[in-house]
This record gives sequence, structure tokens and C-alpha cells, in this order.
Amino acid sequence: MSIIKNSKLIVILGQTASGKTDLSIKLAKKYIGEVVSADSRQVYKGMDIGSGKITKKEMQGIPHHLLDIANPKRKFTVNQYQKLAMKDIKNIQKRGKIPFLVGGTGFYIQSIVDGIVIPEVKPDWKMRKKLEKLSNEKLFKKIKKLDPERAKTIDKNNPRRLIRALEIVLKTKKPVPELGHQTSQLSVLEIGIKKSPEELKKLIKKRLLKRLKNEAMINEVKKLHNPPAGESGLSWKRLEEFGLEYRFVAQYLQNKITYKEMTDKIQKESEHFAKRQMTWFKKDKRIKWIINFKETICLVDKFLLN
RNA sequence: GCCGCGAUAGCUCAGGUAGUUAGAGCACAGCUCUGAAAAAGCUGGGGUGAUCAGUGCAAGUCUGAUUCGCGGCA
Repeated sequence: MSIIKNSKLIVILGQTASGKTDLSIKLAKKYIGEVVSADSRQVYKGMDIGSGKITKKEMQGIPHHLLDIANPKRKFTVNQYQKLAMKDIKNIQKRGKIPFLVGGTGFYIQSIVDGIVIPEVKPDWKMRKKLEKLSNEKLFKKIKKLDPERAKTIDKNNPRRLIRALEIVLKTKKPVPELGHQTSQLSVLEIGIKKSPEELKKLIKKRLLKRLKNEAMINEVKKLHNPPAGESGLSWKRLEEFGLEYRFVAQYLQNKITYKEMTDKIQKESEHFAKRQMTWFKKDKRIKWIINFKETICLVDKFLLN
């Protein structure tokens, strides 16, 4: 009985700037919960304004997990995320509270709600660097030879996919395993915040202006690149890898683009990103798309009663 | 007013010597995802070629006129 009662997880997802944070606090307060973030950028220390990380004050005493847990110099991965998040979720449940998985990184959410099994082959950055020198065509030929099954479905134009597949094959000397799912003991309610494209564009714009105020975001990136204490900062290249605000502010600070180009690009790319998020979410038919708070409460009440 | 230059996709532009269904980048739409996912990739819809006339078997491409825009000279 207690297993059933303690296996619940509420996911709050939505496009960037759709208002996940606000909703999560309201719900976590009402239902006595804790928040586990599902955001691939908010895991990093020092990336606050640009990633839209919740502030201490905004938390209103609700405990938050998986924020500031990674060094931005190193690459954090879904696999790490999956393990840490599962642990946090279980702990919250043990304490008799409701875990709220909140974020916009579809892959991270999927790793929890579908319990996908990711091959236990650690990224080997040295090997990847070598493989990166090869053309897509050559990479694909290698895969085809070593793992014809994987070659059938892989995207032969995507170097990342090709290199990872090769990495698995070369390390394990075996073909890439079939996609597996852990049978999850979680009982999940997925709530999606729905916004019209026009509304979302406005929200992104408003948020961007806020982030730019008093040079706050510019200073954040400057600080990441050049920390005050004298320790080494993040390279421009690394900063650009993070995308969106970090990519374009870094380009601006290198004088690669003008201030206006920077703001235009952040806006446009955020809109594109929001669309990509939606393509991802659309595939998950379990998501209950909500428009207002009242509706949400009904859903949650019903879910928690069962 | 005169001279020159230009007018091709929503935007910026490519398109020697005229020859089958006019291209690119961006934008737009849709999509993919097995340890980088705000990443990395894929597909697609769009054009009465400024307008009118002429020459040619054939005109975005040559000729003329008109309209509009840009630069120069008075």
C-alpha cells in the first residue's frame, strides 16, 4: 500500500518561458512537494540568469534538487541526470512528499518517465575528438561494417549520433544494444503548459529584456569566461556550446556580432528552440495539456487520490 | 532636369556568350533523437522573373518604352 502511495511523480513540462517555475511553486506548496529540475543548463554552477534558474527567494522554502550540481567545464550527460534524479525522486517519496519533476529538457524527462536504458559506455572525449576528424561518410561506412543493424536506422548526416554509435561499438566490441526500458515503478502524471506561439514569443521577449537589464546577463557570461578569483574560466568555445543566451552573448563579447544581432538571435533561436521542444513533447500522448490553474488542481487531485 | 546602376521567393542576393520543371542563405512549416539535447541533424512549401511591347524556333537573359528605387552631375 505504501509503495503505491509513495510512487507518485508529477511532471511539469512546457516550452521555454511558458511559466513552469511559477506553476511548480504553486503546486509544490499546495501539495507539500519538492522540485527536481529537469533542465540541461540549470545543472551548471554559475549559469543562473541565462538559464532562467529560480532564485532562493522565488523558491519560497520549497526544496529544489539538481540545480548547481555540475561544473560547466565538464559536460553533464543524461545518464548522470537519470541516476541523480531517480535517487532524488525516491528520497522525496520516502519522506512522504510529492516529487515534482520540472523542466523543459525532453530527453531528461524521458529518461525518467520511460526509464530508458542507456548503454553503459562512458563518453571518451579523446576518441570522439579523433573520430570528429572523419567525414560523415567515412563514419557511416565504419558503422555499417561494424554494426549493420545500427547503420540501418542511424542518421548518417549526424556526426554526433555516428560517433556515439561507434564509441559504443569500439569500446564494447559489440553492436549497439537495442533500446531498452526499465520497468518503472513510478506512477506519473505529466502536466504540460500550453501557450499559443504568439503568446510565447511575447513571453520570450519580455524575459529577454529582463535578463538584459543592468547588463546582468552580459556580466554573468563575462564572469564565466573570466572569473574574478583568478581561476581559469570557460573558453568562448565552451560558452558557445551551451547555445542561446550563452552562445550569442559570448559571440557579442568577442565582437563577432553586434548588440542588436545578439538580441535578435537570442529571440529567434529561442523561438526555434521552443518549437523543437514542442515536437518532442507532441510524441508523448500521456501529457495533459492545461490552460488554467483550476483545471490543473482538478487533475492533480484526481491523480493523488488514486 | 541629365547621366549611370538596379528591379528575380517574406528578406539579402546568385544566375558567362538567350535553350528542358529559375537557385542559395535566412525566414516559414514539418520532423529526427540510445551517456553533448538550449546540443547535433533531416525534410518540405513557396516565384504570372517590376509593367507593357518588340526581335528570335526559344527571353529572367537581347531591344525599346513606362513605373519605382539608388548613386553621380548640374
